[in-house]
Amino acid sequence: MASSSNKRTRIQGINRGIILEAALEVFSNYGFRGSTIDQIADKAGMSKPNLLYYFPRKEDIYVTVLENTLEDWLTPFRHIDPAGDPVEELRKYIALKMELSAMKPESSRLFANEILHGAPAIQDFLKTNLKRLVDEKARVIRQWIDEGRLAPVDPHHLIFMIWATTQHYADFDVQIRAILPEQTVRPGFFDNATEAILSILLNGIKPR
Amino acid sequence: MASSSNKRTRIQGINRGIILEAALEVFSNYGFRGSTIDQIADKAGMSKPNLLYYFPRKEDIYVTVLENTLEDWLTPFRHIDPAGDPVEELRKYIALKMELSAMKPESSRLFANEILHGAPAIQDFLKTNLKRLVDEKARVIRQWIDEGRLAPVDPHHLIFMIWATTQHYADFDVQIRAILPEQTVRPGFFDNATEAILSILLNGIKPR
DNA sequence: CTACATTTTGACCATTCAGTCAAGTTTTTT
DNA sequence: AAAAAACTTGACTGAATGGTCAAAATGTAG
Repeated sequence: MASSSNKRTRIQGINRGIILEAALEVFSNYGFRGSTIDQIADKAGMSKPNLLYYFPRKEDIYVTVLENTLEDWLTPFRHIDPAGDPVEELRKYIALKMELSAMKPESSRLFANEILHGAPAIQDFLKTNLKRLVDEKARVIRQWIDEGRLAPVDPHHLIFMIWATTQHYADFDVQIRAILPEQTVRPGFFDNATEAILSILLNGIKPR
Repeated sequence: MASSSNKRTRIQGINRGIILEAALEVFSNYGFRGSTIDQIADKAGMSKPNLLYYFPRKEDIYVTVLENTLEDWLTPFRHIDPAGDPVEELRKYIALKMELSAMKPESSRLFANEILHGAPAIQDFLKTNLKRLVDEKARVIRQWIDEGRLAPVDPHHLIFMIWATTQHYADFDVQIRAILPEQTVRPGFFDNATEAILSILLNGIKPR
């Protein structure tokens, strides 16, 4: 969660947490420009000037929330283990990402919105940290392919495909609900979805 | 294109077209709230009051642009032919959608942004027209599966997966460019991407 | 309990921006 | 070529909103 109480006093720790939680909800629904400080302050149960006492500018809140969520997204990716079984590792990763889409759709939407609008706040991050990490995992996948343990597919595009598909269930949630109104409210929905895409993806990359 | 000259006079036909073209560019980059009428008027080369003479409210421009782009997206989907070869039909559809992502990324982004923010302007459309169309095509796919011409996969999730993956190349373009800076500028990039995802998807759904 | 630091807020300011209006200019019709 | 219709725009207005400030309230340390 938005724990992030890396601050001096007790009250600061608490209130920054409350603000960041409120801000995630608001920003992910309305985007940066579409959200107002008043909205966030309302949701956080404090006055606007009080909120600005903790985060002097709107952008500061936004960037902090965004940074907090980035780690969530990267962690499962980092855990792909070069020493594990390729299909099993990817199955685990895809399932974890789907779970994340189910549990934290706001984070996914916040991120999607940021990218969609040109990633003004995280360009650098994408070009350095993320690129490095992706390239590293792409090498792992390539290695697996070279060993004949996966079908020959472009590793980068495979990664994009996994991201696209799993995040779709958070980002396009409204569309999915419109098309499958009964199914989406039933309990096992996300498990079925995970099942379905695992079936296609894993069969698509098993060695042939 | 944004032809849409279903209007009385010559000048109206021309100017509405110019405005809609400018608006697509602006809205897809900055979202509804993030875009200003002045920006659109500037890009369209006319004064703000003049623009408002053609579209009395900001929302009118937005809705019109959105409706125009929706048709683009649905057309290839409608063309999936129940009488054709399943794998071939899906290959064609995927390739067409990728082409669309390459040629009209703004349309894709506009749509993605609308959905991401809860689809306020097209809820009804999603729940009626789109749902009907998707259910129809899902039945076609189910039929193919029953005939043993495709692997048994949930048709709806297969469709979502195709949408997610193909639109990802338009919507997350910035991220892809950050991760593959050299490749993306090379000529054959989109063909390679299409190749890669076709390979995974089609192998994932071929009968086994 | 007192002095000091931290937190909170009502009132306010400046800017941005959707939308109006009345007066001008151009195009079309007759 | 005159009249009518359609088009164009500079100058506004009012509401929303990011951010400031000074003073009040609360918490904390000695």
